[in-house]
Amino acid sequence: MAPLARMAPLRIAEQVAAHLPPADFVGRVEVARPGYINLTLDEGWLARQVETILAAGDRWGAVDVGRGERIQVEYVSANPTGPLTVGSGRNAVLGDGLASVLEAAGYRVQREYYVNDAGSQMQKFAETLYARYAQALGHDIPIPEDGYRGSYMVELGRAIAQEEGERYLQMDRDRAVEALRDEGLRRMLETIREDLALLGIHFDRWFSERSLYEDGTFETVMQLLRERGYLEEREGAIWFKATLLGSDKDEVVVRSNGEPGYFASDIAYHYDKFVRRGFDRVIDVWGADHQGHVPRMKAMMKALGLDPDRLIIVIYQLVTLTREGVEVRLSKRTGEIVTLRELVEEVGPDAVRFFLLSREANSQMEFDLSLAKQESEKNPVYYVQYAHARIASILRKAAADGWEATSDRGDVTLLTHPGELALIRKMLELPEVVALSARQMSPHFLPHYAQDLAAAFHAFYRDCRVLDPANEALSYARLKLVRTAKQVLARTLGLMGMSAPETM
RNA sequence: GCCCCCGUAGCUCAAAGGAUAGAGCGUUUGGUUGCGGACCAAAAGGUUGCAGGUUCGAGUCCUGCCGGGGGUGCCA
Repeated sequence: MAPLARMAPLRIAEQVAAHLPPADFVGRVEVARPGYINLTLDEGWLARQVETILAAGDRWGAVDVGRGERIQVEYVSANPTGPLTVGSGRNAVLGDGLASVLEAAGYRVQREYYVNDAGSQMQKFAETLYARYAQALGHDIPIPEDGYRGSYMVELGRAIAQEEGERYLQMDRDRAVEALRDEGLRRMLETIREDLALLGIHFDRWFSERSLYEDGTFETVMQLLRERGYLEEREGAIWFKATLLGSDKDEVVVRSNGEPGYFASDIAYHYDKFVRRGFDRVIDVWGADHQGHVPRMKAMMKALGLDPDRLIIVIYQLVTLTREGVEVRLSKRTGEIVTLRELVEEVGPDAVRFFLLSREANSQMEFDLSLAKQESEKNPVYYVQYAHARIASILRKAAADGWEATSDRGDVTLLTHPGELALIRKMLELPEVVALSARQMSPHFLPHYAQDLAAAFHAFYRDCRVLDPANEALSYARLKLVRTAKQVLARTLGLMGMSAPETM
C-alpha cells in the first residue's frame, strides 16, 4: 500500500488504527513498526467467552469450513494378506484424525477401508495359505517362490487345519485354493478389524475391490475410457494413455495375460466414489511408497471428466522405530515385522495415537518406544491427560467439600488474573486449530494444541487456587472456568481419538 | 540418470510469505505449612544443510549443489 498511498507504512497503520470501528471484543489498539496494527482482546469480553464455550459443549471447536460438502476419507486399506504394521498405524491414525477434524469443520464425512481382495497378491496369499494349511496336516507342500513367509501364515494355516480338518484337501487344488482364499481373507479382515478397534478406529464401510469386477463397474469404466480414446492395445496389453493428460508415462490397465492390474481397480473404484456415490471430494491416505502413483491418478480424474483437485492424496513418510535410542530394524525378507498390535500392546492406544498424529504426514518420523510407554513427566501423552485428571480431581474435591460444583453459579467477569485469561485465550483457539487442520488436511496441529492447552491450565493452577472458602464468589467463577477447560481438553483428546481419564 | 518428500537448538519435532524462529526431552538453577509435584518458573543452547535469486519482508517461493528417505514393474 505504501507506494500507492505515497505514505510510510507506519503512517498508514496509524490512520487505519484511528479509523477502526469500535467492537466489543477489541481492547487496546497499538501501532508498531514497521507497520503493524496490534489488537488486544478486551478482557471483559474474554472472560464472558467462558459462558459461550461452556454452553457450546461438545460442539465447541466446530466451524464451517466444509459447508456440508460430502467428503470421503479412505485410509489404512492395507492388503489383507498380513497383519497391520506400524506404517499402517500411521496411516490409520492420520486418516482417522483427519476424518474427525473434517467432521468438526463442517464436512459430511465417510470413513472407508478399501479391501484389496482381488489381484495377484491375493492369489499369492491363497497359495501360501494352501501350503501352510497342508503342512499343518502333515503334507510336504512348499510355499510359492515369492509367497508370504511370515510366521502368521503358519499360524493361520494351522488354525484352519485344526478347526476345519482336511476338507480343503479333499477338493481339487484350484478349488481349495479359492476356498482358502476366501476363508483366509475373512480371518485376516477380522484380525485387522480387531487391531484397529484396539485404537478405537471403526469404518463406515469396507469396500471390496472384487465387487468392482462382479458388478460391472470395471467394464463400464473401460467402455467410457475406450470411447474417449484413452485406451490403446499394445504388445497384448491394454494401456491407459496418461501421457495425453500430463503424466510422464502411459500405464498398463489390463496385462497381456488378461488380468487387470491394480490401476484398473483404482480407476473403477474412483469412478464409483465420484460418479456413482457422488462425493464432492475424496481423500486417499497413502504411504510414501505409493507416491509415484499420484500423477496417473490425476490423469485418470481428467480422463473421467472430473476436476483433479477433488481428489486429495495425502502422502505420509515412513516410520522408524527406536528403543533406547537404537533403531529397531524391520525385516520384510524374513517376515519379522513389528505389528501394529504389538505396538499398541506395548505402549497403549493413547500413546500410539498421540505420537503418530503429532508429526506432519510428509515428514519422516521416529517413534521412540521407550518414551511412549514411559509413565512420567517426560511423556507428553500423560502431560495432557494429567491436566484433565487434575481438573476431575478438583471437581471431586469440590463436591466432597460441599460446593455446588456443577451448578450454573459463578460470575465469569470475576476472571481477571493473567493465568485465567491466558487459559481462556487458549480455549478460544480450538476453532482456529480445527479450521487450519481441515484446510491443510493436517491433523498434526491437534497434539501440539493439546499440549499448549494443558500447559495453560497447569500454569493457571499454580497461580490460582480454585476452591477458596474465603472467597466464595471467585471460587464459583473458577469452578466454571475449570469445568470449561475440562470440556475443551476432553474435546481435543476426543478429536485425536484419545481417552480423557478422570483419574490416572 | 530422472521424479517426489525431508533437512530448523545436543535429541524428537512445530512454525498459515510477516515482528526478536518456538515447544518437549536432555543440561543448569530455583519453587509446594493449601484443590493431584505425572506440576510450575528461570537460564544456557540457532549462520533454519550450502550457494545464489525473487520480495518492502524468506525457515517458508525459484534455481543449482550436498545429505537422508521413497519411487522409477504388464507387483500392490
